[in-house]
Amino acid sequence: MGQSRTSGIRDLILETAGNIFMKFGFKKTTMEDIANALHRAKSSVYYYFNSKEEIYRDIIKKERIEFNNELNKVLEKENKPENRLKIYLTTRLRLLRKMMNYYSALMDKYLENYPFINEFRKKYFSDEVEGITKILKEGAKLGIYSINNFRQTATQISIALKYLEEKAVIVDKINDIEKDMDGLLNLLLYGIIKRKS
Amino acid sequence: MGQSRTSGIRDLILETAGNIFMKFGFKKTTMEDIANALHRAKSSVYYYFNSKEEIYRDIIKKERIEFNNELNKVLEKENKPENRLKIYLTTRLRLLRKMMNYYSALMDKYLENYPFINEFRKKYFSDEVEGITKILKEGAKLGIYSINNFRQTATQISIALKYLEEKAVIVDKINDIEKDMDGLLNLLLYGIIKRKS
DNA sequence: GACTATTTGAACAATATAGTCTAAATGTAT
DNA sequence: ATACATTTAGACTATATTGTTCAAATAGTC
Repeated sequence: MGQSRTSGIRDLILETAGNIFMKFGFKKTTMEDIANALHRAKSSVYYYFNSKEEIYRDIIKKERIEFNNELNKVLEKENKPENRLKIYLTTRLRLLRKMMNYYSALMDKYLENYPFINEFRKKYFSDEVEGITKILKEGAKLGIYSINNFRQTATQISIALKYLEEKAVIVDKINDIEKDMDGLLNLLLYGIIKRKS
Repeated sequence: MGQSRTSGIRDLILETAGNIFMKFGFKKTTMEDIANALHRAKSSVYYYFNSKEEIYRDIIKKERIEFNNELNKVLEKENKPENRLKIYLTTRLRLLRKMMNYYSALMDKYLENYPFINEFRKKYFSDEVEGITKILKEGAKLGIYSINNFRQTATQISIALKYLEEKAVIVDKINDIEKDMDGLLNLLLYGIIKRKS
């Protein structure tokens, strides 16, 4: 197989498939759909990828990487610590919204049964805790946040984010989650930030 | 079966299923999807409808009726003949856009194989020609349109609309169609209306 | 309770799907 | 042209999904 040299096509497949997964979710998207959208035969897709799952994995991986880049770029620009957590969370929630589209497609609670998706969610958990911890520490140094145990707080925030992500996969009413997300954002920020007393 | 008395549930099913069809198209929408959204078992849906196709038919039927009502209401209000055709076409194109969602869902060229959908499109053709003919005649009486054969022109307009509808089902790029629709609207209007000379 | 209207889970045949295989087409280098 | 590598379309199969049915369970009414 020559997947590595002519990787332009690989990327094209990922991008095309990404759009379809985004619209229909993992289950409803068929290899035929992907191939059709590429104006190619199914077997051609299999020349570059071993399975539908692999395509899906790679898309999410790519999405995460792009998200990280974006996040770092945004965070570099903004160095007022009191804004950094807010920016982190806002950006992170934007990713969540995007991911929700991949995961759910309205009612894919079927997805609970695809273990590889859950693995994904776990994998990035510790990275996330690290990132948030760092931000919290910076802020605390400047007396903005009132936190005792940084890692613990970071873990809690991360858990909250994960909880929302889980919920997004299972629950069918998107609106509820959007509300939850905004609520969480406020709660985290104004529950943590020192009140001007 | 008691479908007629408690028809509230029937309507609820139609509405719920309508949203799902709208998002996923006929083929990708499963009875399980519909049932889940209703928080009922699949077999419960069959108490009210005999098949998935029947649900789909009824939704489109309902949509057409609602469209007609809307159209009439709008046309009643507006009685300047020079605006009536424009209003008709604009409203009609809005329906088309909506219908496109039901039909297509990105790549359901599968739908070509479902003959009942084409029957539908035929059925409303003559009604449409009638409606447009009437509007054209009114306008001509007042010297706004330069038309020789009303029914023929009406038929042509109707064919153009149908053509777009067909195209919408087959073609995968929605944007192209939108452009076509706007183009058609202008062409029809300014090709027919007498130029102020 | 008796009777009717709904709802349901389980079962099943028909269909659709992921993934494989092959042979042909296309490119590419000599 | 010849030889070789990449790319593709289409047929095929084992498996999973899905539309539909039905008998039994449940809720609702008299």
